[in-house]
Amino acid sequence: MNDLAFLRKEPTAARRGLESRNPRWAQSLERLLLLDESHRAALKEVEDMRARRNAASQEIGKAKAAKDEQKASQVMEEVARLKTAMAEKERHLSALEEQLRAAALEIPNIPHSSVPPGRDEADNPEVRKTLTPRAFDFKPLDHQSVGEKLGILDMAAAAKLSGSRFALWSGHGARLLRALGNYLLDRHAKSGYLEVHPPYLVRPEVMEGTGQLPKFDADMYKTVNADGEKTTTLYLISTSEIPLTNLVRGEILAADALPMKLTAFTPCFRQEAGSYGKDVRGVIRNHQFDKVELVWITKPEDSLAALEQLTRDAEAVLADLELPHRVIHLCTGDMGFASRKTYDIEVWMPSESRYREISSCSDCGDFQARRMAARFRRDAKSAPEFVHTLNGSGVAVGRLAAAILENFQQADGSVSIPRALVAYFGADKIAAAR
RNA sequence: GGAGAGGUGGCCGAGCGGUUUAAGGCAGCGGUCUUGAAAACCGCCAGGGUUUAACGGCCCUCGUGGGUUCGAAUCCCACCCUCUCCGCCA
Repeated sequence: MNDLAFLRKEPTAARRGLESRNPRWAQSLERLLLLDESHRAALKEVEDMRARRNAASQEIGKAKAAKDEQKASQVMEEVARLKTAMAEKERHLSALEEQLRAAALEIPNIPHSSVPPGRDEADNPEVRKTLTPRAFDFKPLDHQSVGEKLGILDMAAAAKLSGSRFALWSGHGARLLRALGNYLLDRHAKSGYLEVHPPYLVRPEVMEGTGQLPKFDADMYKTVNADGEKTTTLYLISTSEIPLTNLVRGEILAADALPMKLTAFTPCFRQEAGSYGKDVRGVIRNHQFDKVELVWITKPEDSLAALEQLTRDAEAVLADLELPHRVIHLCTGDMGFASRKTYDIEVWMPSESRYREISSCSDCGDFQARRMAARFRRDAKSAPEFVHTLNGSGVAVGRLAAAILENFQQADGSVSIPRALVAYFGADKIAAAR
């Protein structure tokens, strides 16, 4: 959620920022500001009436204490009339409040001034590139073919169980995923992240805190009661950013608790509605996948530097695993809803001869903190301020496994294991069974 | 899943229809005293909204949302959460 006071004071700057994402946001902003205006007018009216009612009620109390029944009933009559008038104004006010809130929640974060302008992914500049893609003396297969030939990845079995866009790894494939999870968690814990094992099911307001709701309800899986009885709906997390970031929901942290650096290895569940026809093969875009997430909670002045560090932490994994990759700077038109600045890390996929997203690192500024009411206090005397929140994949495990299968495949169909992973995996190659 | 108890400011804790504009204590902050510290004493100390140049004013919040009432922390209803015991279970 954006700062309403800022939108009010700097509507031009706000509009420019939102339009750089997509021109259509100008209308949403316009509507929000109009709502804000009528809301404040209605609020003033109601508050004045409440003030009069409160004062009168106190008078009644005093009159009764003084046994002045006549005065008391006189004031009571007056308040009764006031209350009738108030009821309608209050209904109007709460309707406006609801509309204002809904409108504010629908508007995305304003891009930071350092974000390159652009319309879509074609406009994302490359920041840096690391390692040269290997030259193959045979035609590299895609990861699904590599995995299926080795008997470690079975998309048909997954489809039998759950439908399309699910994966089933077995044997050395399952072991590879487990090794990667352990390796990634250890590596990030070593550089100062606190390892967390969070719930995978969360309340709706938690989804709202990080920005998945209300806008992206259709992308989420949610639990329902089988017999239709009313119960609290819980959502399956689409990323562990959600539980990790919401850990500070409603808190007022001490300044010395910042920065908080958290990591978790969890499954992620996404309906991926609207992505039909894209990446139907393999594990690149599945309804369920594993991911190691990195989250920072920082003071406002530290978040841009934290984004650089977080991105480096995620990249380091790929460098260690000897995977060619590059970092791109998402342009204004291609950024996610809650982000004010995002770097994507892309890994080289030989079968496609191109880089594919394996991590997305975002500085959300105070956008999520406002929704969550996550604050900190600089010292005992100062007023609470919103924290800044950042998140990044460190990294997506399914895609990482796919990248290893493709980049490390050998002419004989086997796959060698990156040196950094051998100790975790327990062998230096995956060969076809028997 | 069942039964019971309970949720009050950073923490503890009083209050159960109108001198509460939430007592008191602890912690924190500032000061007096002191060479310094401790102790003692004095003062300040919730958040949000709105208005104001500012000082300040007003409104809302005692788990959450409704209701009763001129007036609700206090009474009623629903929900959420915590604790204890029982059941079930990896």
